[in-house]
Amino acid sequence: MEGCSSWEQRTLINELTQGMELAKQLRFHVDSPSSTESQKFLLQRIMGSYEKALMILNWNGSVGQQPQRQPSDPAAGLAESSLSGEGSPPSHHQDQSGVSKKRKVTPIRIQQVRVSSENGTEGAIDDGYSWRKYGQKDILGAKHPRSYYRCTYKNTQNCWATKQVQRSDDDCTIFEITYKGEHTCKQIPSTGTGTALAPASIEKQEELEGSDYPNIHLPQPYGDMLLNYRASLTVNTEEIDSKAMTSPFTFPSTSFGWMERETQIFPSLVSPAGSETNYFSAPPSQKNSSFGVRHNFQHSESDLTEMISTNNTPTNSPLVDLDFPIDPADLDTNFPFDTPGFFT
DNA sequence: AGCATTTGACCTCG
DNA sequence: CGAGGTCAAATGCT
Repeated sequence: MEGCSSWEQRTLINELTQGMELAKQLRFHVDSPSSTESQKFLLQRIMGSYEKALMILNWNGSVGQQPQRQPSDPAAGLAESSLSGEGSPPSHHQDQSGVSKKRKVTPIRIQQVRVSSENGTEGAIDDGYSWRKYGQKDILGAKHPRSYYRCTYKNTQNCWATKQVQRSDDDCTIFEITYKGEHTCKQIPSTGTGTALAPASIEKQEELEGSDYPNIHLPQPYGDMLLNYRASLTVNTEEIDSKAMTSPFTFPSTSFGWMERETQIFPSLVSPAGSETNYFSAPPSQKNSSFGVRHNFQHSESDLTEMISTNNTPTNSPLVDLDFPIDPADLDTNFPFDTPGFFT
């Protein structure tokens, strides 16, 4: 694997070098009256470079081998799940062949979702997948029970993603969601297929359970996200603060296999205070201006590990900008950071 | 009838 | 042995 590590090192150096070069260019642009577009572009690339470099560092520091698994490989999915996919029965008994051949690296991500609704706190939070509750447990020292969910398509599509939802003790409007495993299911929008940006295609189920929240079938959370940002809802992923700081705009587009889906975790909120109807009522024109929600989608170490592993297709192109997915157009479309009032 | 949730029992791990 | 996690029968809902 020394090949790998040398590759990492080269990539790391390339990232940092490029970041420096780009910074120089940016400095030049700052001095001269150039277009803000190019400045933004440079800025994005710089951030991308450093972001990637940091990921590499993190990777080396914490992980020995990466799970380079294809989610599409059913066998792999099964193996993973049985190893510890959901911490179930066969969790002990790892291969006694000295080294565990398939170190299961279940991506675990903790998210804090704040649901601020005037009235209740009971609402529906959706992350784009459909979940089925399979258990609830009172947790020692916690006021509220913890709910256990698994992917609805566990059986039909061998999707072993699970999540745990626990309401915060202090703030009842905050839910801590722990995601385990990655979705191998394909929850394709059967309705309209319209990339979800059409609010009309988004229909949430308005049943508001007494317990935590039901989960909506929302295959394309992006539209959801856009609409929900105005719903005064805060998503806050825990861990890796340092990484978070360096990456306010995490991986906007492709290139990170499962990340593609995992980053789309934009919980939705249905305000129970009779506001279900206006839940999706945000006029399209307001979407951009109501991005008042922090967008720090951070990822745990294991996540980063996975990210890198999936990204680890050494294109051998040290020029990062080719495979690093910061596309200004993309950013422009999805994250209007240049909107003056964005950080308000 | 089919599917989702509830809930007590069971299992595993520290 | 206790806490956390999962199973599965019972129950509810559409």
